[in-house]
Amino acid sequence: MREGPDIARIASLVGDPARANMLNALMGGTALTASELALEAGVSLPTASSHLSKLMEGGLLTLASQGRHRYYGLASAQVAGMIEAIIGVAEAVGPKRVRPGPRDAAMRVARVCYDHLAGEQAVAMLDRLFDRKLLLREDNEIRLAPSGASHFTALGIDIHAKARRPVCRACLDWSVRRSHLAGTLGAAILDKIIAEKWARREKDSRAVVFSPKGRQEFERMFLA
Amino acid sequence: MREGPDIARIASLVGDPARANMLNALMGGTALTASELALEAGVSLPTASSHLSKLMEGGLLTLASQGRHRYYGLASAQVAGMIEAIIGVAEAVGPKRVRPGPRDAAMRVARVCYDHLAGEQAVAMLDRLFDRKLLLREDNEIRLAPSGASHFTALGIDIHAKARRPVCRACLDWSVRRSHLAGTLGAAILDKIIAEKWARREKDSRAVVFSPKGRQEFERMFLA
DNA sequence: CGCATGGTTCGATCCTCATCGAAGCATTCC
DNA sequence: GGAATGCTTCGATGAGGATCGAACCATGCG
Repeated sequence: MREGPDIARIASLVGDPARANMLNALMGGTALTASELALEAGVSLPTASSHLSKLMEGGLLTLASQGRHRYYGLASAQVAGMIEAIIGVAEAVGPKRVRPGPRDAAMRVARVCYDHLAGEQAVAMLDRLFDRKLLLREDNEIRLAPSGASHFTALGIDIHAKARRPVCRACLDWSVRRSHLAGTLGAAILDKIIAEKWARREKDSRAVVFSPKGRQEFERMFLA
Repeated sequence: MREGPDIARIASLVGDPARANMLNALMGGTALTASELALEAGVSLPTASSHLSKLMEGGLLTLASQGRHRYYGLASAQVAGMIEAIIGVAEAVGPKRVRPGPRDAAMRVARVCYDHLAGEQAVAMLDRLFDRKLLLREDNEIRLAPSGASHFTALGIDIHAKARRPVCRACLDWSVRRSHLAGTLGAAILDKIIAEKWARREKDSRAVVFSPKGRQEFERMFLA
């Protein structure tokens, strides 16, 4: 009964929610580590690792080891194209969009992504930082502008707090499907938001909820 | 954690072997009945029915009721395109082609498809019947030529044995991915092959195994 | 060297879902 | 109407696989 290509095998790899989330997160083109993918998928590290082995074995991912980090990325543009095609069908047949619960709504606005902020707020912030020339786009990379370095330092944000990681990195946003800011700067900004008590993390969730005053402060500093 | 389109849902629909086989069978563009799809997928009718409900609910199929027959077809070209994309990836990552067992090899050569013959033999036969102008292509349909009618009657093949079904129909071949002959004529030819003992059906399989002498007879009559 | 951190493997648990037989509908034929 | 055919629903069974905690490797840091 089996014929040529085993399409069920490939499709079932994408057919698990956790794996689908990982693949979706990788659609931005940026390779991610197992920990990051575990957080994005909302599963534990062992579970994520198991999924990643399967995706590797299925030929959907490539792996680049750098020191003790292992960066997973999509194997090819063909794989990305397949996922796009599936997304297209899912969008076409799924106008039965599930009513987003309050939790989900909060997540869409702002949530933690690994160690930095994600969601509409984060995407808007990155846009503004570009507008204000505090950050610069270079190909697919993000660089800190000279004016930006002094700016963030003046705000009390220590950019080099956690060295040995890139200062700026783009990270594709789930809900908005556009990039937000990762890297040590992204992490430092999230740290400041929490330290200043502008927002608190929702328990057992990745949602980040701003207080009215905190939101004002945040918008004044990053969205102005 | 859920965002817009539920890609895992769609992918998992394709990710079951039985459903994948059904979808693959429908890639020829011909709508098929539940029974035919059950045979193609190698599952029982209840199982097939359950799968078809799921595919319908997922929006991948359309249903056209004609009398007591229910014809299932792919919902859209977009769905077909998605399946093509998945097939492409499966072919690209799967040069680890499983060694075809003897059973599989036999299936590729000749097997039963519903009530008619499929496989390399069947595809070759249809080609020859066109060459000899016993059948005529008309758009996507197949018609019995006048010379064909008398020809088959002379061979002792009763074309009208099971009336109320089209005499000729194209059916996409799994292993060869080209059409073979279905319809009452296709069924009558298979009946003759079995009746003349040119071949026997493999137990618990769809494979059709020709005897050396039977193959000679068959080739003389249909592949000459 | 020992410690910390990023990842994987192992083992046990649990749950979803594919499967089929039997029974039930629906439609058509006689 | 009654019988036959095509298909679906129901119920019970079983297997695959997703999940996580704990233990185990590997790499880099002091």
